[in-house]
Amino acid sequence: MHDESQGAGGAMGPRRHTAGVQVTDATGVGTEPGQTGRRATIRDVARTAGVSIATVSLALSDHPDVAEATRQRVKEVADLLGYNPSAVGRALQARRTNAVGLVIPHSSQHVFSHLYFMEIMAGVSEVLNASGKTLVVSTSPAEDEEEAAYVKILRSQQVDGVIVASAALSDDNIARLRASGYPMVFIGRYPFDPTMPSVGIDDFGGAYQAVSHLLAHGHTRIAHISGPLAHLSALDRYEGYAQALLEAGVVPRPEYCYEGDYSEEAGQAGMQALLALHDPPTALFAANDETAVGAIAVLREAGIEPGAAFPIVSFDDVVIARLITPPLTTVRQPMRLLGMEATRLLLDIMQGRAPEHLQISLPVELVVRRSCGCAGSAPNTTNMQFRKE
Amino acid sequence: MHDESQGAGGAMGPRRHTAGVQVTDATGVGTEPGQTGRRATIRDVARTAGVSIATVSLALSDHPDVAEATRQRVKEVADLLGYNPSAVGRALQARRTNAVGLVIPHSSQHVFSHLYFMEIMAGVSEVLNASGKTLVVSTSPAEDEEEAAYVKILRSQQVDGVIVASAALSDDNIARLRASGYPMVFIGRYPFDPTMPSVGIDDFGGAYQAVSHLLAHGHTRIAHISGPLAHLSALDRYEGYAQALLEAGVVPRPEYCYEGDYSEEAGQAGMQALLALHDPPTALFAANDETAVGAIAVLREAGIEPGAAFPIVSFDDVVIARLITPPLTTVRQPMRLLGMEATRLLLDIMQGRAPEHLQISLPVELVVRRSCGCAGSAPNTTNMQFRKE
DNA sequence: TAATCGGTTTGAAACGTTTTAACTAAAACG
DNA sequence: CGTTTTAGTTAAAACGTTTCAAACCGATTA
Repeated sequence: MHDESQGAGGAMGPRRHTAGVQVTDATGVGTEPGQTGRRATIRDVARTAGVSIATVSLALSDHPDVAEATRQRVKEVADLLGYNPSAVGRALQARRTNAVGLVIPHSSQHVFSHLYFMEIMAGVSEVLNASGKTLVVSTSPAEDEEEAAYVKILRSQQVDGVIVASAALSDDNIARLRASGYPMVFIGRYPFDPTMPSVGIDDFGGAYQAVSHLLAHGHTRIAHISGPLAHLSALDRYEGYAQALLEAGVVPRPEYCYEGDYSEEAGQAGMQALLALHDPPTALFAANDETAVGAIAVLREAGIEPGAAFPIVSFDDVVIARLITPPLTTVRQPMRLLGMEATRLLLDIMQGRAPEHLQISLPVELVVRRSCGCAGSAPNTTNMQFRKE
Repeated sequence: MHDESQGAGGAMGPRRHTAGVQVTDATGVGTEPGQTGRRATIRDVARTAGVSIATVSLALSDHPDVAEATRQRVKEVADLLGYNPSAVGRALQARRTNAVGLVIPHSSQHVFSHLYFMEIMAGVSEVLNASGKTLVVSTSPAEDEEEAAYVKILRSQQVDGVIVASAALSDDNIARLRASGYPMVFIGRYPFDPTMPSVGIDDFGGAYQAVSHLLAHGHTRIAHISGPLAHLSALDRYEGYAQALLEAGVVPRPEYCYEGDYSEEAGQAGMQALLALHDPPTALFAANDETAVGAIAVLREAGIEPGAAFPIVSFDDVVIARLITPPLTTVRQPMRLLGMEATRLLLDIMQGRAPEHLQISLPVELVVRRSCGCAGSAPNTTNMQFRKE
């Protein structure tokens, strides 16, 4: 770690590195372009090298037809002039932009579950980078605007394909998008069209597992604060919850179900409502970690310590899950992987090679910590996880 | 009247454009384009409406010259054909893309401080959306690659300007970028070039404040786990720390300073090292919240409860700061605002109207919670913050 | 000598826009 | 009835690239 010569001491002093900008004038040339004038175009290179623009193009792409000597010269000149092919020119001629759009729902204000989307994006970005594509992020501002922002982006061909990170079922922009024949991948489950390329997780199964765990703890008065039920992930979790109860012979009570929106605030409001019941629940399945966080705060305020006294299980396993007290027992979904797989799928589709499986479902896993009342791993730690770089 | 000399077609010379297209049959066309075939272009609209492409362009942009009737007709046809101007075509002709790049350092693997950058991005995205621009995110994969990804993006003119969210001082790509004359804004402080547009915070002052708080608690053996000192934010915080000590008559001890990298792991490693000293510190200033989190875990493992028994103050105030136990006393920086201001500044610059202040510094604020040993607000809560939508 | 040939190079078309200057009717003017 | 104005429309150029098909050239072959 001390590798840096920078070493606090030396570099600490007033800034070195001089002030100037002074980018290499050595080569002569009229410079690092852009400085004042136009950028160098392929024509400039052609003129300077004394060949045609066709030759320049060919040479730079190492086409076998062009003579070695010429190739050399062209490349030198290109370097000298600081020539970089214009992505726009290319895009126009190739009729594709080499960019991929990632659509994140809702206003950027309330991108629900920041952490969730951050992980998704990291995955997307990683794969995209590896294949030299550009990432365009579009947080569609108003879900119901006549033409969602992302539809425009796509229609105007700013991207070659799009990943929709989450959307309400009711959002028929996504149906339109699909109908338009554009390459797209949906993150989540899309029930309306079985041919829709998608990568998701087993929300139902995860929820089922979570609630089963609570049942195993001996509880039957189990409440649920859900996500927005207009979103399938929320609906599936809800149904997994109900199913688990039913199979255990417990009939789900409507008053134990509170519809939230995956936010901490919803967790608070929901928990307050639940505690106000004259026959309050004794355990909670929260639709996601943020919701659980809200619920926990309210619980404490009411003098109830979450954990053995009031078990909570949630969903997602974002970073706060293991840091909060008590650490959350939660259904982990591989968010980053979700992003990566979605991107891979999209790239496949864009390249015309249709993969055999257009619908991918990634496994989830119940991570048992302490919020459910289990002893939890290493009671004294917050379940540290060292990650190797 | 609409017979419209396909004479134009004839005059067009050799290429005939042949039958090729024929999107339209008399009825006005088959549909949501793209379905199977090409997208509608401005030519299709022109042909169908019986006018020239120039007229279409003018009509669609509500140019006053074009007759009302014509405008109507053109717009109808455009609608009918589902025409959307190609962003690429536009970009080529206008010589700008209407997109802005956001550069995030390091591999997407280890985007340090996910939470920090997520907030920045949210701010950037918000302002960009409002002004109809597109956001291109570039996580430069290898900091030291010959040509960082973002330099390429810029050179190839995929974006009109760029926001560099953080970069090592040593990274001279940013100097090159600046020198190239491209519109750019640096997030953070950039000491080498006083004319560099930048928006940052007072890292030094924040750190000074934080450490002063610890001193006020009566501690003098105060350690610091820093960020990567190659980054100015980390260096400034370090210096703020040292300065506060000095002014209090405490001479900073080198063995109390551990260079980390803003990660939780660094917090762990650092704290372990510090505890191993034969004369260990009694309080900690952590360079950011994640680092504090790591330190806390190690402290607990060693049987020391962070808080009154071992005060910790950190920096940033990301979401985990108020959720962890104990809630962190930390220097809040307005991350989202940082993103917003940076974007505004960039847009100004891109539009040629140079704002009077090219360097903006946003205020920080010490948020006192419990990790420093103070009673903290409402001891029983985690300092909830309701946000209005 | 003419035709063929392989290795190189290049002109020109195409991609989809916007914009400017020029053109055309028709209307207004003298 | 000519001329000027005006309103509306359009041809053409430009933006920067890639990719064909054609052209070129010196050398070999018929």
